[in-house]
Amino acid sequence: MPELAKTYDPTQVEDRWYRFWEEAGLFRTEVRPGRRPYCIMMPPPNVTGILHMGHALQDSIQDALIRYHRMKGYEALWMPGTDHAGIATQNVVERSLKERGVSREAMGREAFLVEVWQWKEKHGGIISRQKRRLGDSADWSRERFTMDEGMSRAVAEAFVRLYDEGLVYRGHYIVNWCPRCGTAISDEEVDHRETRGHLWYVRYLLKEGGFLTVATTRPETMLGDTAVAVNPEDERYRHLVGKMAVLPVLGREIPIVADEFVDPKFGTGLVKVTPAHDPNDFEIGRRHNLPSITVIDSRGIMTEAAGPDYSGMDRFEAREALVEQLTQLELLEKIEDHTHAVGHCDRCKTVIEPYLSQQWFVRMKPLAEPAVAAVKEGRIKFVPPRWEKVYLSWLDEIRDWCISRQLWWGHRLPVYTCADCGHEFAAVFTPEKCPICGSTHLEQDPDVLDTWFSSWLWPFSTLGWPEENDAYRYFYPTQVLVSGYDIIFFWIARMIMAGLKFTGKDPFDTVYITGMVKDEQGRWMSKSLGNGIDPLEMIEKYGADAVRYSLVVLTTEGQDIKLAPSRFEMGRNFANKIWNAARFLLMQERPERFTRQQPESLELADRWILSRLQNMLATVEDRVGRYRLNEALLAIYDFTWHDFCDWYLELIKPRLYDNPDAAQREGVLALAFRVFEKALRALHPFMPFVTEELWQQVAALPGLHLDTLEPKSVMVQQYPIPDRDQLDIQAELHMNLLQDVITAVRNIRAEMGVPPSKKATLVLWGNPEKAGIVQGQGGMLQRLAGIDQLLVTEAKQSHAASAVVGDLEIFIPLEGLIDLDVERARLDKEIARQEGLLKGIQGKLANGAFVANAPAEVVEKERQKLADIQATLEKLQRNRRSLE
RNA sequence: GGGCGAUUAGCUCAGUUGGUUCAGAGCGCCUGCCUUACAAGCAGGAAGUCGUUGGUUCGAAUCCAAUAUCGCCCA
Repeated sequence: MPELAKTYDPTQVEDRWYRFWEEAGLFRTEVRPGRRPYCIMMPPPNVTGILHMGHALQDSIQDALIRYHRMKGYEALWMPGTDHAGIATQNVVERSLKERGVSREAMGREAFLVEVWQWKEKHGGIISRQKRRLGDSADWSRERFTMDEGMSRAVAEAFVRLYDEGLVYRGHYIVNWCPRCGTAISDEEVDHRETRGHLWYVRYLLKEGGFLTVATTRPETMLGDTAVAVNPEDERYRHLVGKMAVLPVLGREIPIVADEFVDPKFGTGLVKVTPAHDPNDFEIGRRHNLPSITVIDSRGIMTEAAGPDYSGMDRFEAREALVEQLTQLELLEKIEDHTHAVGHCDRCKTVIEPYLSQQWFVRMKPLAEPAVAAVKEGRIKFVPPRWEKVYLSWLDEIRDWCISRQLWWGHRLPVYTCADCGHEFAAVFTPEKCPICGSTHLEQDPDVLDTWFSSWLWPFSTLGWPEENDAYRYFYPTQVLVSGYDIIFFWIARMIMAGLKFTGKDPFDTVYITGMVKDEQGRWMSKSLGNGIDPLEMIEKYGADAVRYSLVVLTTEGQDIKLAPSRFEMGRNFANKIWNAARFLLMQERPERFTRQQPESLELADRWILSRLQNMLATVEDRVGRYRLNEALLAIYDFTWHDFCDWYLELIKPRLYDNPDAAQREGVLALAFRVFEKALRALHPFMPFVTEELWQQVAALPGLHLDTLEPKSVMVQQYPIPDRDQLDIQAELHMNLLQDVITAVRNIRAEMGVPPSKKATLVLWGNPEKAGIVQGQGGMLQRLAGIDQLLVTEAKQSHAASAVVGDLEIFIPLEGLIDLDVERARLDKEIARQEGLLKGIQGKLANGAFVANAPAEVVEKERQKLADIQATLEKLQRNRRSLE
């Protein structure tokens, strides 16, 4: 038996056990029809990403759920994988190419994709390796990547089904365009930020003479204006409708139209209409058959249509230059400060350009309806429930989803056009020839799909869909999805829609929404602020168990977590505490082989700790069932630290030290080990490493009946089942009494400044039954309260320190040691406290309405309380008088 | 503009269906202890008018309304 170090050192333990688990195949799952499946889909992190605190939090929660259910006998699959993250990955690879002086365009599509794959092979596994450091018990043998063959097949299948049903369509629309990324993005990928800008009031001359004034936040787009619009109800401008205005600078004649969209209260009530660069203007343009003139190109550069003065200029430079020119032309009436929401690219923060282009869209309304029903009918529940509202209101106003991206890295749209007959069709597998004319000249659409178009299939595509294999049938639908509220729209809602559309099933029954990890001041952790806390660094410093413990304990009902590195100390301290409890037990002299499991006769402390254990296990079961993992973990913590270490281990020391009764010694030690072993099992889902390290040592002790299952790892043992029959109310009551007496004695000793070496006499007075219980546990008092003599007396004590514990009074005569002034003050304080309580209750009972209206049992309880407090007060006061 | 969350001890946060001293935990603080598992520890202690105002109720940290401050989401 190796000597255990005084302090737990996780670095000596964690990698070793992780390797053991993985090599022993303990994370692996199989289709086992005899067992209930339990499946969690791990939100696939960005393949280019590295582990951050958000992952650490969500993984700690998911792993706790998975390990818990695995120990409960479920076939628990935690399905891992990574996401190809189209834009992000393409950006990263492009940047690295740039360092080599190569551009994507110069290289060409195919060569570029080879580069990306190489990059992915080289760097793509990082986050999965980092997750292993956390202790994630995911089934890595099933790990998927959204660009894998099977996943790609699923993407194509889903697309083709939607295409054939007419749920995807292509068209020219205004989309959110990121000039830096060079692609369209969806509405959800636009970050609207309040931005201080200006409202420019520009004069447009009227063809027939005079002028009108329009207000705009984006003067550079006026070069693409094809109308001026006014609200049809607006009396001020009704006479202008149908007339022509002359566009400044370019001199183009544009009509004045009436459209209800125009808000008469905005600016002058007259707006310029630029159908190619504003979604609302685009709609106005459609209603009035206006041409669309694109004056800003896909890179944010002014086009030739912007006129010779501006062509080739950056859109923001053009704005300044144009304002300057308008000023010179005396067409700029005024400039007002104006704060408005400006869309920025979620990925690169570039200002979004509404851009007219041909894109692919998914009709969302038909998909949203069943997804709304799934939640409204309670088939899918959100935890905490308030997120249901967010989910439902988004679905309620859902707009079509722009799924095409002008990128190279991603799933290419499986849409083909015949060069000969012009037939367009979608196909899952690359077609050889046109199904209409048989031509082999087929062109595949160059765009790729939004990355979320693959991740929305994740719950079933990872299991083999569209093939309905065994794994799919067994594990799908899954049980719970754990994720942050930041991707409810991006991912969660879409997964529900996809699940219902493609599999006809709810992909999971519970959505557990976690809070977000913020810095100490409640700000988002970000690279630019440099306020991130690196989980790996924290694991190095405190251990993975400590990181996991602290994150889970800090998680309360989806509230954001304000994190500081020092928070991991509590986890580290707890790991160390458990370590030392084990160390203590393992240091005791023990037989080669245990021949007994508990003492011949159980003492109060034994019955009590068994009862407390059952209580704890019942609490854990209840709290995990309600996804209150922090409460479950705190219950284990309290039991282990306070009940087991602070009280039980202290209480059994007399029976372990220098005890001539070897059989009793062995029995007590065996019981302590068995209780401790159950606590280790209970804790394992939350703190897998330290529990495994210690469990292995306890489980290796011969002769203990631990019901250990093979293979030998705590992670595959049965989770302890609460057994209410083992609750021992009497033992808990008696123990509570003893704890109160001991605490009261300790309090007296501490306040009197009695040194620990000085033993005292304890005199009990009052309820003879309780006095008997206390007297029967003299050993406890001796050890835990420094009492060497215990008397039950009829005679009241005077000149002694005293305390009232219910209907029992305790006295400590400390000749020459007690300071009467201190004791008087101590009693006065307690008397005042009790009087305060008394007053409150008397007030209540004096209130006739309370007595008349409150339930009889509540009133009775208050009366009882009153009597108890009165009795206590009398005793305190009498003892106080005896000190005069 | 609409919706949501937060506001409780010096700090970070619990507090379920209103009713047991319900006002709690961890950290920090104060006092005493290197008691043969653990100073990352042990024992004891101090500390809060539960954001504000009003209401419902016999009774409110808890329910309702208004309000303030901070934060988030949507438009």
